Amino acid sequence: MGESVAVEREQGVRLVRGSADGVNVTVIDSPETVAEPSDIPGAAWPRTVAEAESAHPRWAWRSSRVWYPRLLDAGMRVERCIDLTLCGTILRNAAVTVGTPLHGSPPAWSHGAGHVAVDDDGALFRMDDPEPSAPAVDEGAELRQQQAAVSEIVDAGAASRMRLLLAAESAGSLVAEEMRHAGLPWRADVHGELLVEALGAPDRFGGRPARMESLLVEIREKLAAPGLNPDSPGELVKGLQRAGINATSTRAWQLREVKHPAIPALLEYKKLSRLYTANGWSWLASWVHDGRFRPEYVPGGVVTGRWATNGGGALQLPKQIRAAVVADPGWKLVVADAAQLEPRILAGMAHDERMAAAGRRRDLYDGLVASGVVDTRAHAKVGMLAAMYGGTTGDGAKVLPRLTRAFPRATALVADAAATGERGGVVSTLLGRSSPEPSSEWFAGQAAASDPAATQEDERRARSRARDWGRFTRNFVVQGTAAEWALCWMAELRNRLATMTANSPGLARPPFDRSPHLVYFLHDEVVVHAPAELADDAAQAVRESAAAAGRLLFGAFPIEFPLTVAVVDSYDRAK
DNA sequence: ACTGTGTGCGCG
DNA sequence: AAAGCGCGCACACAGT
Repeated sequence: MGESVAVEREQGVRLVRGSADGVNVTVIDSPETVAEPSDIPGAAWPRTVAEAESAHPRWAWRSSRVWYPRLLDAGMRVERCIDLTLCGTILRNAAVTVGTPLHGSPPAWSHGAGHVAVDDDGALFRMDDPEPSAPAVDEGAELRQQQAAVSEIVDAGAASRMRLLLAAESAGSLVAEEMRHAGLPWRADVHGELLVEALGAPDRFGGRPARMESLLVEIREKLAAPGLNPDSPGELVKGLQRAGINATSTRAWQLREVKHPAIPALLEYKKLSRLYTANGWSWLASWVHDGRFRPEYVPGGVVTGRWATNGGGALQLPKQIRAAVVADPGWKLVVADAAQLEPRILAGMAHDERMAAAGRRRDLYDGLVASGVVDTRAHAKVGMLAAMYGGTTGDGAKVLPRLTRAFPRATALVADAAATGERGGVVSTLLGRSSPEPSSEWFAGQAAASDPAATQEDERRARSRARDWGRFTRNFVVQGTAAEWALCWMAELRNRLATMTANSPGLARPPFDRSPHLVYFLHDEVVVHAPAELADDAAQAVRESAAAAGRLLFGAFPIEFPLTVAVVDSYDRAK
């Protein structure tokens, strides 16, 4: 079985247009053989899709966000798609499409425009009043433009990498909707117990919970500030100063340096306050229903290609509450994360054999120590971070020269990316996602600094902003390529998981009531909800998919992507 | 009452 | 004011 994200087994495209009432499908086996479009009543469309799936088509639609939830609600999944919105964003910005009509053109659809829209639950509805300013771009025209832009990429390698990126991004759009549909198993009762244990009893009238209230009394007493509101940073700084504490901010890491009887209570209060406001009872009430947490995932929501989320803070779930993520009875969670993903990505991109070797069959940072590059694992880690983020101070910067000597190829790659950014240039990931250009204000600032009339302050500011942008582009290539690896990992994984079937159905919603499926993704980490009898197979699939993703991105280059994998009942039990 | 910005902290 | 990237969210506070 070959890599299933790859585009070689392209079986033809089915272009989907229309609305919830009437769907229009056009079969496109090749640019020359375009069948007559067929109109399908909205109610019949899931069945039509189910019948067509046996031919493994690629469904081309405006976005999976709009079209896919209805299919999932009907209990079915699709194998492959083209998310024209996500692919359009990539192609319009990509350095490899410069010179094509698509490059730099406005997006085909502005958010919410057009006659199909999506409500809060992801259901389709017909918009009564489409934005008149929005150009009515036809999906067929958009698809042709995108295909033309890809076919005009001269370099064959760059073209196939871009095809892989578009396929992986589209697969990600399916995963995002499937994860939302399935939901992350969440035990509200466990979460509630956890809250009471940490915060004390909740206040009946929406005030501070018991434990926060008693800490508040203690803080006011020890600072001799009776009416003090510690939630107000301005008020708190003044209160601290009045108590003889030299504080300019209320950040926890800064307060930790201070020796004063009020500080421990204050730090504890801030910790609890965070839990209470971000993931307390009101979070639970608004985000967890029927035993599931269902955030909206936003593939490509970050410039680098990472995902973002909308609502619920799904990518910031504190470790503190992960015990509430519990597998259904008879099911398990398979939790996997990629070890030292970004340095490994960098080694692969730069074809840095020595760095790849340092990470073979072991922790990459330990490998740097073993090969004598640095003295401790901690130094290896902060040093690599400094290389990838552009650090200039502290222990990280101190070991940078050693890393540069040991790994000239890897360090040159990020140094070049930084230099390009400082000049205002565009950098790209391995598969071809490009960084945005700096703003016109940025260019204006750079130009002003080289004007004879420029002050030293102008120059200083311009240099600082140039370096800022250089750190962004430096990190962009690594973070963005890591995001591409993660997309390929998930795309492979969802296909492998879909072939597995348990004997008896579980509580999970169809089409996932018998199959292991992704329920969470966090940049370099996935959680699979699996029938217990299939958990070990799912864990194996997770590993195989990681290896497959490595081959998709780096071919035969010998870079490994080891995972930490745990089969557990609750998320906090992993690693 | 609404909107925009700054602060602080959670995650990778 | 985190040394060094990328985010989202809640709250306080200031402006309308």
